[in-house]
Amino acid sequence: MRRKDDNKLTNIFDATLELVTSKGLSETSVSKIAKKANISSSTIYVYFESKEDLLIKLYVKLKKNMSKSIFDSIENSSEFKESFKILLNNFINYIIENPDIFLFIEQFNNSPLYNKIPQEYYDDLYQLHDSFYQKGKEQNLLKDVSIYLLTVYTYYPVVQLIKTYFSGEVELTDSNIESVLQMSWDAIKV
Amino acid sequence: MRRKDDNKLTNIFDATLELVTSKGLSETSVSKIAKKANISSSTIYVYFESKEDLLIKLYVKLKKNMSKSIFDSIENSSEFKESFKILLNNFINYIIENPDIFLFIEQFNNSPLYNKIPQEYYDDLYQLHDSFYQKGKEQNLLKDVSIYLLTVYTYYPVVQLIKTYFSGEVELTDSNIESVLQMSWDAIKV
Amino acid sequence: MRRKDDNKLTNIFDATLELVTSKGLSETSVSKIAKKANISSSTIYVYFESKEDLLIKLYVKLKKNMSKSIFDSIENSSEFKESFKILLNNFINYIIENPDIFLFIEQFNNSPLYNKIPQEYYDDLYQLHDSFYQKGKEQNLLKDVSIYLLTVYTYYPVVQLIKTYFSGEVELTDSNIESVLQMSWDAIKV
Amino acid sequence: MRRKDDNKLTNIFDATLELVTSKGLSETSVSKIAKKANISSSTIYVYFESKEDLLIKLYVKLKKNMSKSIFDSIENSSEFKESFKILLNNFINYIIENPDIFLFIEQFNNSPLYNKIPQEYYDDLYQLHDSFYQKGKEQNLLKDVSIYLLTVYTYYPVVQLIKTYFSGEVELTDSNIESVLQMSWDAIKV
DNA sequence: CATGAATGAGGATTCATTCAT
DNA sequence: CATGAATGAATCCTCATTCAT
Repeated sequence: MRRKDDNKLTNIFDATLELVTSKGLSETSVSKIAKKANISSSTIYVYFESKEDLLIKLYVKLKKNMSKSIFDSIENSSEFKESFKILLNNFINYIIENPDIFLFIEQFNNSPLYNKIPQEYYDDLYQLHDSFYQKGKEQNLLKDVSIYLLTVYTYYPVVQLIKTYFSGEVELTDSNIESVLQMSWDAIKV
Repeated sequence: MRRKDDNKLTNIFDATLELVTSKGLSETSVSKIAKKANISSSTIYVYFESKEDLLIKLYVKLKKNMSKSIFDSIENSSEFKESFKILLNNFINYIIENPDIFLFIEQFNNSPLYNKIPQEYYDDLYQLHDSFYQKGKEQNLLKDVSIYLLTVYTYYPVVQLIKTYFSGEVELTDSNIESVLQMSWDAIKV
Repeated sequence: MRRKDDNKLTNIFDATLELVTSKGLSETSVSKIAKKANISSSTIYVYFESKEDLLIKLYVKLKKNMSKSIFDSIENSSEFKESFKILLNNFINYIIENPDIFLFIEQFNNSPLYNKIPQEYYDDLYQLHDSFYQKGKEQNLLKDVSIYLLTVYTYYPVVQLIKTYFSGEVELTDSNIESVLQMSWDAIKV
Repeated sequence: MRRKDDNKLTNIFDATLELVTSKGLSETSVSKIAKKANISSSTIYVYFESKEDLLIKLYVKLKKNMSKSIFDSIENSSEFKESFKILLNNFINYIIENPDIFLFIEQFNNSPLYNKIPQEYYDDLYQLHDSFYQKGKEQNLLKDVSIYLLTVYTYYPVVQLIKTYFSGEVELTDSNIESVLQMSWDAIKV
């Protein structure tokens, strides 16, 4: 791959992330992305089939990176409960340190785009999570419900809390975080 | 003067609800609403100051109705845990029986409009919930966390589950629902 | 005439004058006038055939009043040159004391409306001026040019000066005014 | 990329000029301009930032051309009074030969747009005039008033006369013109 | 690979006016 | 006399995308 092209792609992604975060998904147009990336809007169509394609690819890339980063320090040998709390803590920290990425993902999740992600990307998105919870179930530590339900109680309350935190309506104290970790665990544990 | 057509307002609300549900909030334009309601788009501005005003008023109306309906059968005398499960069950049933309303509210919650709701509507939106959880806290049945956090663990996982159910990716069995009621209670109870 | 109706008409005129002055002629809509006058916009059509009709009638009324006021203190017996300077001075003072009226008239003069004034109003607008200059010509004090040309050199430079003064780009000192009186007189005198 | 069609810009300017002249500034919409220029209205936004931008650029271009043309034959060596009369005569001739340009400029001057001209254009608009009158003042031929006042008495009466001529209410004879030249000179000379 | 030019479709909103009461 | 309701036409402008170079 040539260096120059690499930069252009990166610029497009960066500009998109910045715009969606600052102006919102619906205010992010191709021409605004192009202007921020210092390229012609038609150049975007050299790299992506459509605006939708661009947004989906950015989403998948960001979520994949996030998953890898969060699961990175989880060791197979540790106790599951411990791992769970570390995982959720990693998630919280990642979000707080990368608010742009979080806000982009959230906007995407709640847009019609979410249902247009091609199946081929599913593994990238869910595999790490699935196998983690599978392990917990095999050890009979988790309620006998679908993995999906377990992830729902793990992530969504946290996501909501932090969204509210970002909008300034709630504080995010250590005690808050500790509560959340406990509440999520209480929800899913046997 | 011409007599006001009571149906017209209803038609506008209905058309809006239908469009947001089927096409999405960002694809819902004033002219599409007007066309579906069989009126001129300028007529909408007789009833509402702006598109934003229309959407907010519809949201508040729907959410108020939903709250009333959900809390209707909750009796003060019952045991709190029992009331909680009935409440959550009512919520689930209401959503399932009124998918349009649910989908509209969800889209609205996750749009920039949510932060533009005038304060004067806050009571309509939050009062019933707040006083319910307050009662549970006074009986020392709930974790010592903010009411906000309690509602987050009550509603958001359910909301997420049902959204996934509507998108066809998950089934919604009685056992599923029973699990959810239990998980939410486990999350918030002392 | 009923008192109440009188007020309504006055309110419409006042609101129109205020709006044209503050927002400009093109930003003055019937509905804005109605709102400012605290009436329904359809009520305006009880008093006037159209927006155009309203504006023209207001214009004629204002200009007639101005003419009367300016010529009021001119005495037939005085020397013409003296009368001329008093007249021009009256004009300047009237404008400065009634900037709204002046700005309205100027906007009207420079709009397509000006050419739509029905002939029947011409007398109201020009008669006093015409007969004044006629007198000067009869005394052989003025250049042998059309009365129209005389009025042009009398009023328009003054109008321009004061418009620029209102826009803040120029000061309006006594010496300035004295210069203008002299320059206008030099232009038209034999 | 497609090659830029030089004619397109010209077409837009021509269409705008024609419309403002025939229908008036306030009746000149972007879509009408586009239709007359045989392009899509969105194409106009390829060449100009906004309607305002288009009108200002056209105005500056026309006025610059006019200034150049009028001052073209003025020689530094001639007597000032002679130059002045030639200049004013050139102005009159230019206007009569280019009524569209004159009417456009007049409408623009009397619209809110006039106050929105960016400072960077000021030199293009005023420099030639300013330095001309400066010369006259240095020779002590002109009244001791601001240059602004001198230009007011030079141009505005002429402008007014010709506007009335165009509207058909007055004739424009050689003797008329000769009178105007004299009256303007009498107004500004010492 | 890269891009400036070009566009039809559509966006929210305001307009002057008419209508029925 | 007075008016609230209703509207079709029009406003400026942005959109995602395509085209020819």
